[in-house]
Amino acid sequence: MALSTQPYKGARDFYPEDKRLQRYIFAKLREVVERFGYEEYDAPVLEPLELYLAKTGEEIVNEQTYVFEDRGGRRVAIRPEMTPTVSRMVAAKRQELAYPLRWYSIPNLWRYERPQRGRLREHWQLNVDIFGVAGIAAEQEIVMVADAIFRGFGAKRSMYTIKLNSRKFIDYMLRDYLGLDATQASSIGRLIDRMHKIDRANFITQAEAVLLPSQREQGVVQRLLDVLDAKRMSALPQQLQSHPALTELHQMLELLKASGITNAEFDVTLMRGFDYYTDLVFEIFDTNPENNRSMMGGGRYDGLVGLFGVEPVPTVGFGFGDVTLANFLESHGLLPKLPSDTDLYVIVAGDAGVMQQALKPVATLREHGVRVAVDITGRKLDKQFTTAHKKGIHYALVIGEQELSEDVYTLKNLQTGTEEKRSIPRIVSIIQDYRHPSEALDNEL
RNA sequence: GCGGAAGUAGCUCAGUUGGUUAGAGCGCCUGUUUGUGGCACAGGAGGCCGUGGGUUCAAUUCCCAUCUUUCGCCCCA
Repeated sequence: MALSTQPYKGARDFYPEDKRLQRYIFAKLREVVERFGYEEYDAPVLEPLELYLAKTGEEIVNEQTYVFEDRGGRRVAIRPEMTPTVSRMVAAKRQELAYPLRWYSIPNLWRYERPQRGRLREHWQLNVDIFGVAGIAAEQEIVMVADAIFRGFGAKRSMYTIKLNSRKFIDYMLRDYLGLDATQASSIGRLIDRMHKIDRANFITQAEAVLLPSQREQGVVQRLLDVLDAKRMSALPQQLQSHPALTELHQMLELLKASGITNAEFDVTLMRGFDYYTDLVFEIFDTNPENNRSMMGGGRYDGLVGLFGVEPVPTVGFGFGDVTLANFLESHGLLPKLPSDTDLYVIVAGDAGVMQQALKPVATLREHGVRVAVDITGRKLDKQFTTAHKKGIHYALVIGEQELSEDVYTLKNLQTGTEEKRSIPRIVSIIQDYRHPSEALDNEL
């Protein structure tokens, strides 16, 4: 039986054109976060399993993490997320780092689950974190970075919504205001998380199932609904409005607005899982009704670094998966046509001897940084041109006996079809202008 | 892990009420004066009808299993 050509379930092959897109997206991500002073780090794709047991529930580790035993009998996980790893790294050098840390990474992550659209087993996720700032200036900056990423890809603010909530506030609301115990609060939290997927009657039924008879008699469900129905903070019950976490959220929204971020809003139903977040949580949603899903999210998690036995470090961060980002960009028409990374395709008009001579001017081009591929097949010119075009290369350079003797070469722009004879130094500058048109303009200013 | 849908050419899909040589568009290859791609014209290659089993004189077609894809549930780092 023949070997399958399919990649492993839920994993992806990156053919050059796919990789080209990924490189474009990653380059843009790096450019934007580095504009805010974030520095890139990286870490092993393998971690001891305990790293994930300490923080999250057993269930997640058992069911959704790739785990194996190494030859020394150690239980090893393929990292399903980056946050525990980066927390470990910070804890390891807790006392020698220059706070605040602004760190980012684009790790390859794996989770063992059934693949769906926008959710594969393998993905890449931009992680951006700021360590060592306890005040909301950190939250403000992190949300601004997330917003700047969308802006950097050319998204308009009408294309996405930034939703904010506070875990402190939610905990207070569930535990103190509604009087739920820890287990009930957790169940209701998960129910709130999916309340937009189910109808109201269903929500009520499921909420009541969590409660004790005495709680149902006290109208806890109705009081919960009154909270969840609030579209604005001012619509919340009076007792909740005075909570400090809500005041902070209000300040956050004002700060963001002052920074030009007009598409941020409070959403009391935003839960963002039930793991390590300690205060503000946020998610960014696609406003396109056909893809109305959360694309990325984050928040404050002040407790993780402290799990490693050092003084805790206040932290705010977010993760942004490449698949959801690419889906967003595609559905909004924000993906540019990406030309080949190769600048020039050399078309050899002549025999093997001509090709050998052509390598000399080609070497000069390469020394000047021009990326040149030479057609070494000896095929007819039309085949060589077809190949250049199919590869998406912007320029073709014809080299034959005529060109070699004159030391000027036929440069053809494959987009426009125009063709002109140029010297090697001239070709170098044409390619440089083509590759960095904005820099050429900047230099004139 | 649970439920629904789908797998036919490289891609998007027709089709066979079970019957001999399975089709289209696009793509690919060759050619239309051997120094010029996209367009046009002509020709051509390419399918164990996802895989394995069952029923049948006969299966791409019906049944079962399995793999893969996809939608939803669960979960969401």
